[in-house]
Amino acid sequence: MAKRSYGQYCALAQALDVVGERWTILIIRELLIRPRRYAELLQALPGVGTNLLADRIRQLMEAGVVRAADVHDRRSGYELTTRGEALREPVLALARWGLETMTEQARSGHVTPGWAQLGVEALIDQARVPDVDECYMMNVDDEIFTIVVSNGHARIHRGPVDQPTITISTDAMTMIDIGSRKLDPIAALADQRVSVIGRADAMPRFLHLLGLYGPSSHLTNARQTAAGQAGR
Amino acid sequence: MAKRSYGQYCALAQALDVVGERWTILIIRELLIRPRRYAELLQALPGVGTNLLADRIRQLMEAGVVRAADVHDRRSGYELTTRGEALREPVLALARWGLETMTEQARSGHVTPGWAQLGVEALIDQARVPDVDECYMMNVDDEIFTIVVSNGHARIHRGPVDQPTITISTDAMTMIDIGSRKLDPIAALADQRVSVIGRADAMPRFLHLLGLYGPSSHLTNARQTAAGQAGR
DNA sequence: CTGCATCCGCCTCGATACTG
DNA sequence: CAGTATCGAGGCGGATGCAG
Repeated sequence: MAKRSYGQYCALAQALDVVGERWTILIIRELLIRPRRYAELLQALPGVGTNLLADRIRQLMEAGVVRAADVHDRRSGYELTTRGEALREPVLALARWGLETMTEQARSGHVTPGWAQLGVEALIDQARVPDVDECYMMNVDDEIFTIVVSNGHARIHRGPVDQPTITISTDAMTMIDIGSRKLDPIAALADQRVSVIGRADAMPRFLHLLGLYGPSSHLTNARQTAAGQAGR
Repeated sequence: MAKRSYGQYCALAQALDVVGERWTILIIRELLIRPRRYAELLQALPGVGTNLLADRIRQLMEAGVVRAADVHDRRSGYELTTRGEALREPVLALARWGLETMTEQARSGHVTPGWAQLGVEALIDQARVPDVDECYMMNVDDEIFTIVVSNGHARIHRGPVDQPTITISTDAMTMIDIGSRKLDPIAALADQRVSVIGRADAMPRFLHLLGLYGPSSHLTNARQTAAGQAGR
């Protein structure tokens, strides 16, 4: 029962003593997407084993990374603490690295819309934010999240907005195919694997924000072309 | 022998399939510091087990993260590939998170100068780079590395420079104490745990670069106070 | 029915011994 | 020096049981 430790006075080893064991970071991934109940975590993590999940949650709570919280009505659930939320950057950085590792055979694995959302979030490049205020609503397998661009900064949040500049609908696997550069977004549109509603000129800006389109940054400087419109 | 996999079509899970097993990220940490020979890795990772180390190295080579290389004279050794070097950001992000987790009792663990170097690198904040070109040479337990500030950008590299603005000498544990904010750098100077040679006015700029000093950013704007000096 | 705890087979881990 | 071979202990994964 004594927790295994690397026994090193090193920031990285200390971090791994907390989140380095099997399944732990994937539990945190799920809670980075949204708070969850125990059964939801079990479902999102096929193969985890009920005892192991309970153990991990307990360790994360003791480490101050996760706390109990009300999810849905008044059932028991879990959410990240401030300290756990601080893992978003490290986790997104790892996911960004992993996007380049996605093998073709991995496509036979499990997929959820939340993972596509996290992949999009990992791709957002604050150095490529367009000079217009607008927002891109995404409907991935009927789970909705939105990227809001305002004042030169891009943010992502769950749920819809009233007046999205464009609404992009697709499925999780397609979105991950695109994010991992195995599928060209324009080809995906042509194949009807992705549909877009709204101002068509926002699409290249959206793709450029994710680093998926445009060798140069000339699209981001088209400040005048689409100014003063809906956006939230 | 079949590698265990999470079986998820998710960038994070894919990354963890490659670097998520026990010891793997710590091996990468060592290679991020510098190329190593097999025996050096064994020594830097107490408790790893020779077979496991060989297994992990083999897996990392198959994944294209590590390759064999000449280290020192003409002995066999290992270094990161370009793909492995791309793990620097995720690993530093995790270390940055871990710096806040360092417990007092962790100080009984093993320490090496390389880990202190990585801690310093994790703390470097490109938004706090001073407006002067200078460089800070660090001597940690007789291992030397240097932070070079030029053109508004800070870089770190192993080894000395000819004309450091300041030279900071200390031991690894003290440096990690400071980086994890358990020890005030000024107090460490007073206690002789750290010694500084060179232009004393560079010290607050150095500490501010690491986010260890100064509540505001007024030090970074002191462009005139220390312009046009050595610093290579 | 959800949220776990218990039990069990297996595989990974970690230590030691051994070989090219 | 750079690993391979071996083996006990324990973490992991799956099935089942039970309490709120």
